Amino acid sequence: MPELPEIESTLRSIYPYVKGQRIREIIVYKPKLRWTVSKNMSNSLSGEVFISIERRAKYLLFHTKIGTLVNHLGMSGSLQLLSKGSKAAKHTCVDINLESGLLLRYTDVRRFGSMLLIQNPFEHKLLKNIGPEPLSDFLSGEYLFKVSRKRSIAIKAFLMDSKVVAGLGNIYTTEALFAAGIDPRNPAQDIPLSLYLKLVIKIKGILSEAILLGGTTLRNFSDGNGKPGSFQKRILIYGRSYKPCFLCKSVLYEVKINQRSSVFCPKCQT
DNA sequence: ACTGGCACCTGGGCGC
DNA sequence: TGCGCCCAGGTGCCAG
Repeated sequence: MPELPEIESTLRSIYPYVKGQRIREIIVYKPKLRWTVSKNMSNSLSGEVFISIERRAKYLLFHTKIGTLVNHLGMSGSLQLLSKGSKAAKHTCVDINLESGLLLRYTDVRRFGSMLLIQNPFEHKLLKNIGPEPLSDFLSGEYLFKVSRKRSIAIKAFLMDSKVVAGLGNIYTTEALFAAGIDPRNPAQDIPLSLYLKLVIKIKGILSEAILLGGTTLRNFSDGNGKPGSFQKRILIYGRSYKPCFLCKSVLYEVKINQRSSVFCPKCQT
């Protein structure tokens, strides 16, 4: 489900209710997630305070004095703020009861996400090799040009590689490549600096707008308050295979790039 | 060092 | 209605 804008929207919606809150109790309903939730995570964290929360790539980091609760929402996860005592549902994975009486619930149908207690998250293998945040100044056209030299993989796969840039998934890479007029199959090394400069402007613009709109809700994403995103109204080509391009009316093509469906306009993207 | 392919898991939608 | 198939917003790991 979620890419960077969805995670960011989740963070912003839960932040005021979770920061500074003491954990009363953590209940793990489904420990078998992408990474098995350790049995003593709930005991270790009971009584601790969430000092701060931040996002890195698609991870949410809940910092406490004794370590960081690292959460990834996988393909189908979401966090919800509920009131104490809300009954667990079929796909409830973890409930975090807060001293305020609110409950932070992690739900994940496909269980591709997880929750881990990690001491030094930025040194952990999951996070230490992640590339620059796309909305920071560390992502620039010059940077992408430089790291794409001698990279023969398709530009789309290159952008979705978290070691290159953080947080870009199938929807937003598809949209950004369309906006920049780049064929997603082109080898990353063949793209000139001028196009990388344009691409980065599009990536930042699309992600920023998506965050303002609360992310994209295709099936069931919602933020911590249960509010769906609305960026799906702005999507120009993702999921529109074989429909007419909004710009030139050509039929949009679909190809698989690294097993991910990739839609593009054969006329607008070269 | 890079690359593509597979794995994990459930559910929705389609054709027959 | 039901079955079997394919698809889905991610990403770590593996062999070549």
